[in-house]
Formats: sequence, C-alpha cells, structure tokens
Amino acid sequence: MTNSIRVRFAPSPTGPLHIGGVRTALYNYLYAKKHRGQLVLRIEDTDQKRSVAGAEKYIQSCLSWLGIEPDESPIHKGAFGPYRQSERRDVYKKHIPELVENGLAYYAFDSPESLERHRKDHEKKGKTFAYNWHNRMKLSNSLALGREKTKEKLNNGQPYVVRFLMWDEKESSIYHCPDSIRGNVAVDCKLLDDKILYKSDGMPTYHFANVIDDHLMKISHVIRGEEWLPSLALHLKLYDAFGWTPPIFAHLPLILKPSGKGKLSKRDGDKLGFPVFPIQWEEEIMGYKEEGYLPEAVLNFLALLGWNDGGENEVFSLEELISLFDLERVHHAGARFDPEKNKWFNQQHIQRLSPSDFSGLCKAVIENHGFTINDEKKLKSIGLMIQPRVVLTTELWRELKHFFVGPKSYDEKALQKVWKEKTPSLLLAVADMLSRGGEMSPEKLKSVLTRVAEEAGMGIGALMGPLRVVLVGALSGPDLFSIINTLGAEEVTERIHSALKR
RNA sequence: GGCCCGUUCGUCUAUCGGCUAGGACGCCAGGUUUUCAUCCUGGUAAGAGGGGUUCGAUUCCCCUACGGGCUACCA
Repeated sequence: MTNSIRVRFAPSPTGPLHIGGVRTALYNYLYAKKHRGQLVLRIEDTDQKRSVAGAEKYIQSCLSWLGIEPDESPIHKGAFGPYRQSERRDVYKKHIPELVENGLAYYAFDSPESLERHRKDHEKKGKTFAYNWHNRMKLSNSLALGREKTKEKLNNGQPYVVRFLMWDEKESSIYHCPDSIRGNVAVDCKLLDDKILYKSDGMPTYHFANVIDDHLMKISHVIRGEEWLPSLALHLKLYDAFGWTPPIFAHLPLILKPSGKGKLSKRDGDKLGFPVFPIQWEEEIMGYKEEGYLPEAVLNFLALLGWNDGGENEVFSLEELISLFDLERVHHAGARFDPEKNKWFNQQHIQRLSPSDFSGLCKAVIENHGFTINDEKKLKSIGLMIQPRVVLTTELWRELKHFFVGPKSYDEKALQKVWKEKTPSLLLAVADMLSRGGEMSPEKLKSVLTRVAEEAGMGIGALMGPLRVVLVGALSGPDLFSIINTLGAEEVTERIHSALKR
C-alpha cells in the first residue's frame, strides 16, 4: 500500500530563506518523515519583479546544510513536475476557462491606476475598497459588460485579469474553514474581495497557482504560516469551484522578534546581532553555519519554537524529532525568537557529539589554520579537554590554538595578579625539572611540580598561575597538567624561556 | 478602520475543571574545578482585566484590553 501523505514547502525566491521559513520547512519535513510520506519543494516564482537571482539555489543549499532533503524538487525531479511555478504557466492557463464558463470567475479590465483611485477615495471616507459583490457590477469586467463587449475587448488585446467570484447573494456568506491545529475558523465571505487569480502578465497569483499545484501534486497536508489564514476561505472555495477535495490545512504560529514587536523579518539579524539565515547570503550577511551553529541544534531550537512533545526533555536529535512530532501539539500563539536559548541548544548538541565526531570537527579547524595533526590519540585527548568549553564551533580555534602556537601576548591583568618577584626562578626550576625527562602523566606532573614549588619554599599555588599565563597567555583554559602533558617538555620549556625573555 | 488569530514566570513552554501552577533559557547565590568554562545544588519569577457557567475555574462561554496577522495584477 502506498502512503498518501504528501506535504510541500513552497518558498518564493525573493531573497534569503529566513528562520521562519526554515521552521515551516522543518515541520513539513518532520510530518512527512514521521508518516513515511514525501516532501515536495516547490518554487513559487510567479512574481517576476520580486524574483532574486540566486535565491532558489540558496534555498536548496540551506535545506541541504540543515539535512532537510526534499523527495521532489526542481533538482530531484519526481512525477509531478515541473516544480517551478514559472515553468507551469500553461497548466494554470488551462484551468481558467472552466471557471469562467461556470460563472465562478470573470474577466476584469480595470487598470491598476483606476483601482488605486477607488482605494484612495474609499480611504478618504474611512472605508475600505473591496472589489466584490456590492460593486463588481459597476466596474469594468465581463459580468458588468456582457458577453459581446467582453469579447471585443479580449479580441482587441486589452489587458485583463481574471477574478474569482468570491460570493454572491445566492448562498450563505458564512464559510467554515477547518484547520487541524485551530479547529474551525468561520469567515464571512461577504467581507472578502474577488481576488485576482490570473494577472495581466499571464502569470497566476499565489492563490491560484497554489491551489492548482497542491491538487495536481497530490498534496495531502498544507502546513504553512499563519499569515495565510485569512485567505484560507478563498483557497477552500477554489477547490470547491473545481470540484476537488481540498488537502488538510494547518496554520503555524508566527515567529516574533526577540525584542519589540512584529514578526521576525529578514533585517532583524544584523540589527540585533544574531543570525536569522541558515548560511551566508551574499557578501556581508552571515548565517548560522558561519556563526558556529550545528544544523541539528538549529533544527532542535526551531522545532521547539511553537511545538513540544509534552515531556520535559528539550534536547532532541532529528530522528527523535521525527518520531515525536505531532501537528496537534503545535502551539497556537506566536513565539518570540530567543537567541540565548538558541545558543544553549547549540552548546547542548556540541556536548553530545561523540569524541570522534568532535575531534573530527577539531581536525578540520586545525587544518584550516594551516596546521596538521596526525597523532589521533593526541587529537582525541585535546578534544576531550576542550569539548566542554565550546558553545559555538567558531570558538574552537580559541581553545585549540594553545596546542599549536605559544601565546602571542600575555594578559596584563593576569600578570599583575600572579607574577611575583620569585616567579622567574620558580619557572626556571620547572623548566629545568622537565628537561630532565621522566613520566609526564597529569598526576605525576602534579606531584613533581608540587615538589619543585616546595623546594623553593612555596606552595604549588604560587606556580599554577604564572605557569598558566606563560603557557596559554591568560588565566583560563583546561587543566594545566593535561596541557603540559599534551604539549610535551620541550614545548613547555620553550614557552617558559620565551616568556622570561620579554 | 475592517476581518481573522492569539494571550500561563522577562523568554520558550506543561496543565486536556480539583496544583504548594511543573520544566527549560536567562539572571542571582552556593559547591566542584588551586584558573576560566563545564558540571552539581538552591533561589528568582506567571495563567491580561471584568463578568458569567460550576460545589470548584489557568482550564468552558461572553465582553474589554493588549499583541500578532491579513486587508496588492507580493508571496
């Protein structure tokens, strides 16, 4: 038996894909995977003016970095293509006559300018202009003009649009729209306007293309942002007009700005200092990837923004999210984006990386900085030391570099705090001690260095601080004895000498 | 303005009429780490307001307030 669950993510390529869109994609993906269905990526590029070069490619790169691989898309073609709306003009056009002949849609010739004038006039009077049942007979369209005049205009090549006849007095105006996360939403069609389905440039509008494609692509569930809720009635009536069974709709709450008001927008990221895009867009806008986030952490955070499984655990792998996800548990209210918590999720996922995955990450960073490390054991032990200290992968080198280069400078405050009169001689004694060779385990080092300090008439406390500053340049970092052990006697004495020379 | 959706700690959220309203982030305090971070322990803080319904409402209904969305030949 074939499973009938098919969902789609349908962005329009008007710029980089931001976090709200990513979450929509994620919920669709989770739902599809959970039910062993398919995820379709459809590019909604019906507005040529707003189309941005490179945006479609960017969207695909984002999804693949995140690990959200659609089953069907412009590049993974399936049986329902093409998957770009701009390549489906003929499909949409074919569906227009049927609607007009059945009296469910009509041609309209009003110019954008004249409509704009109507709008302005109404606004002046404190009213809202809506092209619908109460004024459509007074405007320039096939309903008001009659068959002959319409034909004439059409034959003359006059620009036209096709409008959907939203409501006329023959039927009840209240329409009940089912939404699987909100229940029934009742809408008064009397208040809605006759939306344009087909633009004068020969392209469909979102509403029309969407319904046609979702039907033709056999989409079973439409999971999309709440901004579409107001047009749900229109979409449902469109299915009705064609005699098609509509998919199940689920409208997701919006993601709001962390501070202030309104939904999160593309410009918020650089303004507030955190990424809102998965990967780098153009020259100057960095994404999660560049800022040091793991894809799984981003997905985990986003999944929990508006949904939870009802339990107290919050850190999940993608697999866990897939098995736990449930549309019924999607929250109804908008969720504010919290960059701090986002960071916390990243830290959690970094800590959960296996030692070998983590050292793999380290190795790449080391090589990016022009060093090589072939000693797997050493790499792993460095990894173990620094893993708990890292929140973002961009912090990796800060921790890693001490094992490859000595400090370029020494933290002044730290020096003031720990550098005493007897410090140089003490350090020299350490260097001397180390150069004699011998066992270098952290435990052994501790006892050896304690003895060195005692011989100079001091506790090891007097030694720890200066030695740390000399080795890593500051009073921070992993366990000192482990550092010495990893660095080796030669490198340690070298760093002591070069520190004393300055 | 009109229509729609929403409203639990500062933030993300649990609760499907009977709780001292739970968890997480953040923040604060303490402990571990002879450093910093991690980690552990504790603390901080909430059901917008007003009416109903009910023996009992955070939970159900209505009103108000507030927030958000939509109101394009954009999606």
